[in-house]
Amino acid sequence: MNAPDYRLITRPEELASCLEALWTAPHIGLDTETTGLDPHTSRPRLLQLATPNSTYLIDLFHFPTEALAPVLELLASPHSVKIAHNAKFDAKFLLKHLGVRLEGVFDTYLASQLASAGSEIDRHSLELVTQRYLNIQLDKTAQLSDWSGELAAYQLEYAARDASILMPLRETLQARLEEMDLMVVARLEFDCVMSIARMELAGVYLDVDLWRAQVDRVRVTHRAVADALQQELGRGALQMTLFDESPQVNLDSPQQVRDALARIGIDVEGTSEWRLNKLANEYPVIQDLLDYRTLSKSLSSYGEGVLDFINQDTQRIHADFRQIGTPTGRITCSSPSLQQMPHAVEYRSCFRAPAGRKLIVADFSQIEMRILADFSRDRRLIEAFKSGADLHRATASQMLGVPLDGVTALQREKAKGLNYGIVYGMGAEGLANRIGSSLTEAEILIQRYFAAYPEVDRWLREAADRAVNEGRCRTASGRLWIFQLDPFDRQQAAQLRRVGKNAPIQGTGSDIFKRAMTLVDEALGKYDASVVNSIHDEIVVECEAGIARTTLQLVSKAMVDAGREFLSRVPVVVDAVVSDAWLKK
DNA sequence: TAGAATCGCCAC
DNA sequence: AAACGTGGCGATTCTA
Repeated sequence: MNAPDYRLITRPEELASCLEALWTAPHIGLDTETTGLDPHTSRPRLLQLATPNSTYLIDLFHFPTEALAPVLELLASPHSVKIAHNAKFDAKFLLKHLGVRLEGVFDTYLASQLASAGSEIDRHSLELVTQRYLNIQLDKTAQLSDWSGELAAYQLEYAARDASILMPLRETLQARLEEMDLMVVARLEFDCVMSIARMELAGVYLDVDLWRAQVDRVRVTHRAVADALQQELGRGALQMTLFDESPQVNLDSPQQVRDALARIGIDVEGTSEWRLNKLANEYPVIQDLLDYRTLSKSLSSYGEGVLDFINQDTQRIHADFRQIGTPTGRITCSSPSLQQMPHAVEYRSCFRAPAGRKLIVADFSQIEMRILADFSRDRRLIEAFKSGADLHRATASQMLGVPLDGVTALQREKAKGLNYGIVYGMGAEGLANRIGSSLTEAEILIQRYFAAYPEVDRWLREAADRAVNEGRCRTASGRLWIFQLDPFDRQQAAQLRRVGKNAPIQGTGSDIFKRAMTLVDEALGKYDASVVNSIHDEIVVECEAGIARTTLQLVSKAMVDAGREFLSRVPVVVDAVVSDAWLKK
């Protein structure tokens, strides 16, 4: 493609004329070139702003931040739409180095993901999206060039083209989103970008000494259990020659473990957890193996390795959050995955508030069950939430026809298993495994459950039917998932029915959560407080200790407001605490 | 031998 | 052999 018309801006007096053009443009293509990928250790070099007529390349190395004030005013104004591809990246550099919150985002990366409607095949780099929607091949070879020195013509042309291509790309993508009825969810996603950029930039604090101590404790236990296991498994081994050590089983190899178990007379078809769980009571060696696995997992995934993610500049962990991480719209997290830290207090307590600060840990109470109640309009389930009673107790009471205070602990546990399983499309067998009952008992429990909540039964059946008949589903915001499963294949049809029940609920949970992230971030704007982690239905905020109570109130209110935008038939409840660590005290 | 595939397990 | 949905990720095993 032809290089766009561009102007390199290096002097303050040149800014004035380009600003005039920029303020009259309703849509502005925005891109930055930086000296590296990490906003804490790298600097933004170029800010590219594209209008239909011309693209302005502002050489940031030539401007002190004060001189950029008129440009920053434009970026912070909702007056124009700022089109960016993966705006989170640019937003972090602009916030960190120029102190400006990007306003009016249209993100072509997120737009492309939404238009793919859950396809796992489509990729969404600028190069591929441009090819897919404009049939234009971009040359990205300059992307990783050195942006810290004198800029060559080819670099400037590349920088200008990346920004200017965003203009036609937005037009095409917006038309596509409108066709597909996806503009409401697109707005929800675009509004959320800044909150995630701020969260990543803030990072989360991890107490290194506490973490090391925890890892050391696990290592000692791990070693002891491994030794015991080798003893137990070794009993079946043939005696080796005098010079050989007795053969060690690789305890991390399911294959070798299975063979070793066979030698001591325990035949298993596989060594996955659910199989071993069934045998754990019968054979102590199996219980040891399960313990060993848990400890191994802890050491490998939650060991010293996590400390490598601490940024040397900030001494905090800045994980990577993917805003649309799953087809249901959930955010996912990697490097490291802060969403999968073990729930055990020993681990969670290492994520602390630094001196003089506090954490606010806030999560939606039973959000998916509330969504199910709202969608199905089930009178009794709605009533259970309105009464404010414990949901699992209320469910057991409804199922068994006993008063609330007559529900035993065991009955409550079974009702809990049902409440959690039902939104995943669980069957009788799955429930039996989960609550440790017989298949017959599980079947009866499910019957009673649906007798207690008949509209839930009906809604779930209809949702499953819709998934099979239409091959797609939508969430409350209109987020679309087109299933890639074949309804004429027995297994895939069964999976389709399960996903069809779960996806609208899980996806609406994502909608509510993202709205909450946006509102929380906006509410905290003028305080010394910032979101530092988000886990599907939970938001962790770090703030100055003196404003902890205020912050808790702001966070709770923002989350409840977000829920109420989507749910009108059930109350929305947020549980929140002020804490020194990542614990729901 | 590097990268893909698989197993297994952590979270919500 | 599967089972209850969505992921990330480490270790082992397979494969080009």
